[in-house]
Amino acid sequence: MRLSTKGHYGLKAMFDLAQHYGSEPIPLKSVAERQNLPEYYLEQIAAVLRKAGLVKSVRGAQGGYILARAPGDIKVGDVIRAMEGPIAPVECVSEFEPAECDNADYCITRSVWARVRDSIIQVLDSISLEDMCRDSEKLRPHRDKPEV
Amino acid sequence: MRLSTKGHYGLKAMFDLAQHYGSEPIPLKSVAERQNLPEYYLEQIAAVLRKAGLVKSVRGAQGGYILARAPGDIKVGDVIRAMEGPIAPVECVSEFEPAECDNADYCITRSVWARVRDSIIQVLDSISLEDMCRDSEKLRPHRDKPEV
DNA sequence: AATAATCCCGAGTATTTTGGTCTGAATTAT
DNA sequence: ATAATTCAGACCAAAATACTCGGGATTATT
Repeated sequence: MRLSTKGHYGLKAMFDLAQHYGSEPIPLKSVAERQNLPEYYLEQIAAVLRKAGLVKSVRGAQGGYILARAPGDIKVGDVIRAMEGPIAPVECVSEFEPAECDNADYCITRSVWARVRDSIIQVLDSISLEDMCRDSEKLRPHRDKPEV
Repeated sequence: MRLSTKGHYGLKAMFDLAQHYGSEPIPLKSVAERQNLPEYYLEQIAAVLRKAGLVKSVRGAQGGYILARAPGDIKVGDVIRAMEGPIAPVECVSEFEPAECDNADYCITRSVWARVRDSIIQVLDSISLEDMCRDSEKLRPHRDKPEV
């Protein structure tokens, strides 16, 4: 019942970009440093996010990544689906393309997993990156200057 | 975000035993056949369930397994925890022994995963094997016996 | 024009996990 | 004695995981 690091790191990266939304492109290197993620690995993750249309890239010096949409328009579920595929505790209740199952109609364990899936989806799709940024502001200890 | 087959098969096996609760011990072979599970693999799964105190075994001919408690006293969450370990989408929000995290207090992604974890736990711990048996009765197509 | 900072692509890889199978021993009803 | 079981543990192939790395393409800056 574990998320892979792709989903884990992917969300951290997206959260980082959300916190910088509106400014210049953010290079992966700085994302990796702030979020404490392996830089080279993050490149792969960014590629997935870009192909999913969640971020845009700017190549060359002073380049980097920016969110493709406003933080309020990107849900945690979007990020996780991009990184991990359809949400499904077991294949036979996958959101999309549920695997065939001999006796799906009468399989009770299946209905249990469907309930788990729905409850996960409900949480993931109810939280936007903007929500996360807002919560972050509340939690962050007060300081004189914004940390860099 | 997937369950391994251990959890998946484990729940199927427990459900099967719940449906036979009160009768003689059920040999794994018949569980494997009814639930369409690999028999040898099921042996391993049964060993875990036994060590977790969820089933009791009877050795020898006419032996097999029986639930260690009434179906109403065993929650899906008990089975999944036995088979998959503590429920945790990411380690740092594990139910038990949460992994240390540098900035746990201010990590927002962490709080997202905590919410996911709680929602999963809520579902898993609200469904007992008895509930599953009851639902199964409702779903099962009518046969020669009158409905209950 | 040169340089450096970036993204981009794909290969390589070590380790772990997964999902089993199989052998053989111990136990017990028949 | 036999057959049906659980039980313990070794063994294994394939896939997934979590990366690293090399080198090319692009672009701002100098």
